[in-house]
Amino acid sequence: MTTISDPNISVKKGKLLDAALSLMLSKGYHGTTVDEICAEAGVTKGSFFYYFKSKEDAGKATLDHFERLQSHLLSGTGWERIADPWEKLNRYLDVFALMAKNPDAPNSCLTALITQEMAESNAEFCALCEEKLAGNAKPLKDILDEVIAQYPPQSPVDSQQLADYFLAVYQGSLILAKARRNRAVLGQNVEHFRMYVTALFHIVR
Amino acid sequence: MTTISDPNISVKKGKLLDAALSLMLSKGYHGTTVDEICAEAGVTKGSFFYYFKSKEDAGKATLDHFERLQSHLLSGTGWERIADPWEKLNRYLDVFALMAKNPDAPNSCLTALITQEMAESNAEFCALCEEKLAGNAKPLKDILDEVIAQYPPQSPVDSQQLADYFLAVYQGSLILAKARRNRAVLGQNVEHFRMYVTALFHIVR
DNA sequence: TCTTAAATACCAACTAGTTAGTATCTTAAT
DNA sequence: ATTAAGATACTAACTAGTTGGTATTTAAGA
Repeated sequence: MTTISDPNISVKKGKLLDAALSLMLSKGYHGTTVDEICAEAGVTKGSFFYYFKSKEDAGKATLDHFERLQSHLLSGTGWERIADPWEKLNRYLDVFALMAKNPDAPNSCLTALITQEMAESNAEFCALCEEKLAGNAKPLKDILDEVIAQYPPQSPVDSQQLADYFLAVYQGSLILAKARRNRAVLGQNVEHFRMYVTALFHIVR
Repeated sequence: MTTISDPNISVKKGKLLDAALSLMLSKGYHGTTVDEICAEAGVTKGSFFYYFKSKEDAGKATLDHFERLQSHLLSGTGWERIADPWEKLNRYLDVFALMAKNPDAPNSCLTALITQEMAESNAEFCALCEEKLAGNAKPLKDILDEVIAQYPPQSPVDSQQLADYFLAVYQGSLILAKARRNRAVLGQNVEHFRMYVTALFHIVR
């Protein structure tokens, strides 16, 4: 899994964030120790606490780091520059379907994992995760709004709700894929969602 | 949240399982300590290790305990006894839609949480979770097979894949609901799935 | 341009508290 | 008297976080 670091931070801090991300994606926040992160990053504990004031602080930075990785995986595939909204929507869904075959794609969503572990016991983490999940749904909502404007559906479509639905589909699929050690379900479920949207807009191909 | 204990176990073991379940649903496996479980159950540590040979052993028993709770929440709603498969399918989906309003329903899936935390680092937990998730999809697959037999769809429908799709929808929705501290999304997403299946079987209501 | 001060980046060793797990005891029922 | 069920009091290893440093880089003045 390649990770993308903010170029304005030091090499070692980048290594710590990469290590924290990889370990937390695999074992969760509580399952990952500061010592393990340091060992994986090849950095001492003193440095860890130089860059992060606490493990919690590092956890939040790791969530931001994960968000950067997500953006990187999403961009560069060119879907943003497609003019026709229906075509754009389909290229956007393709990106997710292809994650099943992309070895660089993480096998979990850190935001979801930390939500599960922390939402009830830590209000700050909960708010941060909620915000990041909302950000995950945003691009699809915008595309759907464009589709609605250009190809008005017969019965009204709630773009926000539909984007949330896709987010749930994808998050749930990641869990199934992890349990099965097989990502095929990711691609399959994206196709089910695609067929649903197609039916909603009564678009026959 | 009410929990259902196997009547063949002692009161204290039942309390330990209830406590472990409630804590792990909220904070995950690694985030829950044996001491916390004992304190919540009003039992000492000696008893904990009398009933469970290790924390891991208790974790597996808690997964079984969670499965019992799931079965209990699903049964007693009477969907099994409905003769018409399409009607049965709809009553089955109702059960899940209504979870959003059921205060007894857990706000997370322990199987999903433990999958996320353990699947990569612990093969036994991984296999157990995979099996339990497959069990979650099974009733819906069976209903879908009945629907297919009685109301043959125009294009073929893969009942297993569709049941997996619903499982993903529900699992993902649980995560969104937890982050938002609002379960409305559970009901909404079940309705989206219901509309999709309706479209697949070309059933007009 | 050379010197120096101050900030930045980093590290090894330590500490105080917590963790899962154990060894030993007590009680109550059979 | 034996055994199942439970309590008490540990311990060894591990945890996050601290301390007190040392290199390295940057910036500014003479």
